[in-house]
Order: sequence, then C-alpha cells, then structure tokens
Amino acid sequence: MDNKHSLTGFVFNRLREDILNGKYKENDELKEMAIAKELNVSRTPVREAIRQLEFEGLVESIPNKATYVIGISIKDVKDIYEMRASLERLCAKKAIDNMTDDIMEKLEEIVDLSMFYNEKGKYDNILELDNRFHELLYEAANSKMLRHTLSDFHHYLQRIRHTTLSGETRAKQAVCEHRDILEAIKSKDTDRAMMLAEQHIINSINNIERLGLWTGEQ
Amino acid sequence: MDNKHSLTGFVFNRLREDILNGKYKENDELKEMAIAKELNVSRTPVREAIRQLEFEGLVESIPNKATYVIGISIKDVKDIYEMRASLERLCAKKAIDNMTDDIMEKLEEIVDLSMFYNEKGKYDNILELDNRFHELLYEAANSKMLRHTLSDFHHYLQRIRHTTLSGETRAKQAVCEHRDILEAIKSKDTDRAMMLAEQHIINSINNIERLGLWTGEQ
DNA sequence: TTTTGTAACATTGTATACAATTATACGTGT
DNA sequence: ACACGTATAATTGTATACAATGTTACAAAA
Repeated sequence: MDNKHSLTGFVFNRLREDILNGKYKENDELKEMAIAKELNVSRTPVREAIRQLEFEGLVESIPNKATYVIGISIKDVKDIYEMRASLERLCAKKAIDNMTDDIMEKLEEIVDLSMFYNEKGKYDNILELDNRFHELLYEAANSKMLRHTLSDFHHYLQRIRHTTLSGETRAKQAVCEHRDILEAIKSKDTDRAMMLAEQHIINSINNIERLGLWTGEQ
Repeated sequence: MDNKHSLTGFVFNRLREDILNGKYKENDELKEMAIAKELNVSRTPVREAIRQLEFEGLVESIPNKATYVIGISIKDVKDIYEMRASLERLCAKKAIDNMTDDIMEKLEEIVDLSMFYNEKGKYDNILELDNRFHELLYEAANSKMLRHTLSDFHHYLQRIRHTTLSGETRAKQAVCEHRDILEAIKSKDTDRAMMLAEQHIINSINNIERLGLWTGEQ
C-alpha cells in the first residue's frame, strides 16, 4: 500500500489522508482535473487512486457523473473497533495453535520492553511497541487473510490510536493487557486468551469514549 | 462493484473470474497489453482494474516490472471462513441490539420459505434465500463497515458455496441452523445467537472438508 | 411564471502517444 | 566457455487527446 506506483500511490495516500482528516467532507465532490492540478499530476494516476479509494469504500463513483466522498463517521470507527475486537479474538486462538518459539521470544521481549518504557514514561516508544505486538500476533496466527484485514483496519484507526494511546493511563493499562494476553497464550489457555484479546480492544473503545474524543463530531 | 465504470468494471470482473477460476495461476504474469488486446479495450481500463485487484490482494504489482497473480489458496479460503465465522458471531449480537420489526418479519418469511423449498428439494432457491438471510442479518446489525467486509468475504466464497450448498444434507442442515439462529435472536438470547451464528459457518467449513472438495488442490 | 428545448460547457470514459524503466539478446574480451 | 557491457526490445508509468455523457443556462412557447 505504501507509495508503490509512485504517482498513483502518492495521490492515493494524499486523498485518503485528506478524507480521513476531514479536508474533504462527506458528500463532497472529487473532480479529477482539480485534484490533478493541485497535485501537479495528470488525470491518469488520479483516476487509479480514486478507483482504489472506491474499492476501499471511502468514496463512491457514479459513472459519467462524479465521485463523492463517503467518509468515515465516528460510528464507523466504533464499528471497525468492534470488528477488530472479534478478529483479535480469533487471532489469539490461532496464535496459540500456530505459535513458534521464535515469535514467542519476540513477543516476550516486546512486553518486557513495554513495561520498561512504561515506567520511564516514554509513550512514543510504547505506541511503536504496541503496533509490533499486534503485528507479531497476526504473524503468529499464520493467516495471510486475517493479517491483511486487520492491517486494513489498523490503517483506518491509526490516527485515533495515536491520540488515545498517548494518554498515560491507557498506555499503562494496555501494556498490562498485552502481558496478560501473552501469559494466556503461553499457557495455551485458549478461552482466556480469546476473551482477553477481545476485551483489550473493547477497552480501547471505552477509553476513547470516556475521553469524549469524538463527542459532537458528525 | 457490479460493472459500474463500464470497461473498467468489465475487465475487473473478468480478471477476477479468471483468477478465481484458475485460468491465471499463482505467480502468472499479467501483461496489460495482452489483456487489453484479448478484451478489445485499451490499457487504461485494464490498469484501473489491476489496481483494484491489487487492492483486494489477488495480484501484486511490482512497479515498472509486472504484476503477478497471488491467487487464493485452499488455506486462504479456510482462513476467510474462520474470519467470517467470527464476524457473523459479532453480527448476531449487533442484530439483536438493532433489530427492527420490518427486518424481523422478512427474516421469518425467509426461514419459512426455506423450510418449504427444503421439503420440495428446490436447492437453487435455497441458495438464493441463504444469501438473503445473511444479507438481512448484516442489514439488521446496522454497521456499514461490517456489511462491507462480510460482503467482500462473500464474493470470495460464493463459488465454493454454490457447490457445497447444493448438497442436500448441508442445505437441510443450514436451513435448520438459520431457524435456530433466528429463534435465538428473537428471544434476545445473545450468547446463544452468537454461538449458533459462529457455529453455522464453522459447520460449512467442516462440511466442505468432509466432502473432500478441496483435497489435493494447491 | 412555468415549462421545455437547445446549445454551450464541464466532467468523466477511453484511447493513444510518449517517457522511464527493466528485461533480453548479442557481441566482445578474457 | 564465461563474464560483462551495450544496444535493442518489451513493459510499465504518465500525460494528453478525443469521445461520450451529463449539467447548466438561457431563450422561446404555453
């Protein structure tokens, strides 16, 4: 997804950013020529980028007419979190079934490091480690499709996660939850691991909701 | 997704079909010009279609070089079924929380009709009703994102589902499971509905596996 | 005033032309 | 025979030109 076809990727990332950031709001009309001029490219890469955004569901194209921003509402974000919670639950189970020594070592290392940074208050590092913890779980689950889907969700949610995980209390709690999940996986307690993994994400939702980060919007 | 931008949609559907059908096999190289000639279009719609396939994960493009078919392995299909099981579980819960009288009526109608066709042995109708039953559950869940994701999965799986559901025993069993799920939803027994919805999909996997439909492939 | 038809314009859809990059073939030197 | 470099071809990336479709403005008729 990362800037592969140079201009198409560039335009895609830029448009996606602008939609998620709210520069283009719901029902806004995306005109190929205007975007092409703004980004100093031709219509071709713009069209290709729009086709991808359409596929992702961020815009809707009406043939021969225009393409409109669908956008992503607060409710959508919550819904994605819910889906992610369900899939992380599945992921925990599959991680137990397919765990390798190598990945288990890395996971333990990450949790240890997280606890360390946690005490030092280095929350930037914790966000990075949080990402790696989950990515490793996806890898452990050994399912390309699961990984693909969860990564998609991740992209949607990253922006919000940054603002939330930087909250001290949530970071501390998240790290502990990672530790507990890993513990359950290590002892092959599938039910517990599933429950904890699901709850871990639900707690994120609740945390965001409690902070009122998205009250009043949309 | 259905043939919107006329040529791009046409090429997209055709390529997707050909990949899923096995005309293009794993690691095959897709050349834009060859495809364009074969389908009597220019490279532009071909490129747009390829960008979408890439996004969907069916092909991988290496810039300035070529795009290769990733394809979908038997393991991928199983993995998607697992994910679908998890999300149908979530869907059942959300359906209970957001059910409307209107949708509940339609669901009951579908189950009744299914039972009827089941006795008559009209399995084509049952496949159609099976689709509508699940689509209605997605609608009841009232989550655009969930619906979008489950529909994506559905597309991947539709080909296999056709061969499986046409088996008499599985059709009969599936209809009964739909009835039980609906029962649980109606009585707002969330845990039971979730369990049944998840198990319903897992049973599909097991059924396919038992039939040996994909032994020996890939 | 409202409606309707038409012409000009704007926008998207498609094809083609050109640029950039990569693969291939071939010849040369060792 | 083998390695290497260069030229040629093949393929993708991008821009532009043209066609098809839809929108808008405005005038004429009811």
